[in-house]
Amino acid sequence: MPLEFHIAPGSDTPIYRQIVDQVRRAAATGALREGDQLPSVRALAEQLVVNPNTVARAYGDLVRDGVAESRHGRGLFLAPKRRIFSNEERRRRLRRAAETFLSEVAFLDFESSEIRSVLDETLGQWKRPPHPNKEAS
Amino acid sequence: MPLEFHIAPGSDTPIYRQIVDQVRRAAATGALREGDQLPSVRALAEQLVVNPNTVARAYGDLVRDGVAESRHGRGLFLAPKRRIFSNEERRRRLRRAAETFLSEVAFLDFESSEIRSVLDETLGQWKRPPHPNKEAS
Amino acid sequence: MPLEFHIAPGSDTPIYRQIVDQVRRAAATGALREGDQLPSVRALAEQLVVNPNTVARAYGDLVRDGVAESRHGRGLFLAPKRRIFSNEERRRRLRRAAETFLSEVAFLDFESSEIRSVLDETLGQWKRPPHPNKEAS
Amino acid sequence: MPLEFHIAPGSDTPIYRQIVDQVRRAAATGALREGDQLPSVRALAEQLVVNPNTVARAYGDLVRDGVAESRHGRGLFLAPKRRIFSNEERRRRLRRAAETFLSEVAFLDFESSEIRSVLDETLGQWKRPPHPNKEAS
DNA sequence: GTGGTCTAGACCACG
DNA sequence: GTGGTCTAGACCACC
Repeated sequence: MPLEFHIAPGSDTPIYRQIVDQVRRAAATGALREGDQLPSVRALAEQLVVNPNTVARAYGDLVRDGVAESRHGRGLFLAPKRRIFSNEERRRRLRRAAETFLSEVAFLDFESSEIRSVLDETLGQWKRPPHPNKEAS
Repeated sequence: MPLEFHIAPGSDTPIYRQIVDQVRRAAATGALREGDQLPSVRALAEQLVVNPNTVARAYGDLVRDGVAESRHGRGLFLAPKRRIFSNEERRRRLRRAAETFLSEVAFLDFESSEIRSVLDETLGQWKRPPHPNKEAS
Repeated sequence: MPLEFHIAPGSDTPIYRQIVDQVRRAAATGALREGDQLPSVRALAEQLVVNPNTVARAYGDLVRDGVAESRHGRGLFLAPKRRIFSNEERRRRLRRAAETFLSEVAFLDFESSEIRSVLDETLGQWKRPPHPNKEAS
Repeated sequence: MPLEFHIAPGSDTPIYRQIVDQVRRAAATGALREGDQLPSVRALAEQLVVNPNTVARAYGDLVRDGVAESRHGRGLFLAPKRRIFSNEERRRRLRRAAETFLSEVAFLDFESSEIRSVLDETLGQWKRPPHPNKEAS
């Protein structure tokens, strides 16, 4: 069981995006490594109780973005890690996302400390230790 | 020059949402204060080269969220700050926003500490003392 | 026949509001229950001989008020009952509605007791035990 | 001072309507009696800090509905009380208004007792004793 | 002048 | 198929 996918059907982020994000996150944290195989479209669709087209769409995006590559007839595999963005670009994107996040939240009138603590909570769910039986890349 | 609106037409966040966010941000930072008048629907639509209905949509959302209120025939004004939502709902929205934020950022492979520090940085720009100088109106 | 919508086109309350009210009423009386699907925008628009945008407007309001939630690509469903608004806001809205009600009725020159008794009568039709029999779904 | 007008600028009921309602209510409760003179358009507009057109519009409606009549050159006077509606019609209208009221309030999830108490509160503000120095008609 | 509602018809994202 | 967004242009109520 190389990865545990899970989707939130009630979320406002589309399902295909949730799949893409989870693969990318797994690649970033090391839970998935270069050459690891992804579940087949059919298998994943069945597991998530989701339309196969949705999974196919997500996989298509991953291939298009160079995160995964298909080896014909054998399935989809994680591509070698490429840093697509410069460090500057990464930070720029992070800052922009933080801006958007706060503009969402500002009018809810939370204390800064509350925002931080909820973020840390959520962070705890995202950041999992990389595969325990393999050293991190 | 009470407020400078600007929109990114090609963005993935809809135009009406960009308008809403800018008003909310202005209200949060104090650039816009209780009782201040917003530009008229037609004026802002012309300025942004956007359909008036799009602006009207944004304004309607602001009214529904209690950020602004319309005085009939006279225009839209920034409403007094009220707690519209229950604590439960506020936290629900905060959590949802945090998840969206992190899902956008996760694959950039930042350390948690980096994310926190950028957030704190941005937080500093948002939170400022309420009503530092009241010379308006 | 899950729900019978009907609108009065000549009424002073806008069409989209009539739709919203009927859904809310159905939710209050139990005619519509958590998880029940609402007719599609296009279907309801056709049934009511109304522009789809008008129905979409109503549905948008229902989502914003937490009465319904949209599952992308699948439709609109009645949301689990949540307390969206703060107690302050709830009372504010109740008071506003009461004032509107009485201002419509005051010039009819009823005794307070008569108004109360008619209200109680109507109240009896609205409040009923939550989920008396769950055979749906 | 035959009547104390007051308007709520932030209300969702238009100003002209608030004026109309107050005159009709005063006529219903006996605070204003047949032949009593209403303040001039200019005077009332000034008192309420309102556009004279708005007052004129309200007065026009009152005349059109037979509640007041203008004696040319002398001003506006309360017309003799006429029951425009049959008792059945009055009750029908009361019931309809109660329905609308509750459809507004239902999803706020109040106890019946709370609704009653807020209504009584509001009722207390509306129903004032008729002119103390004159016996009721 | 202001905002509010409605229609018509288009295009997109999602499943 | 679903809902979401945007444009165009109309009409209304209010001030």
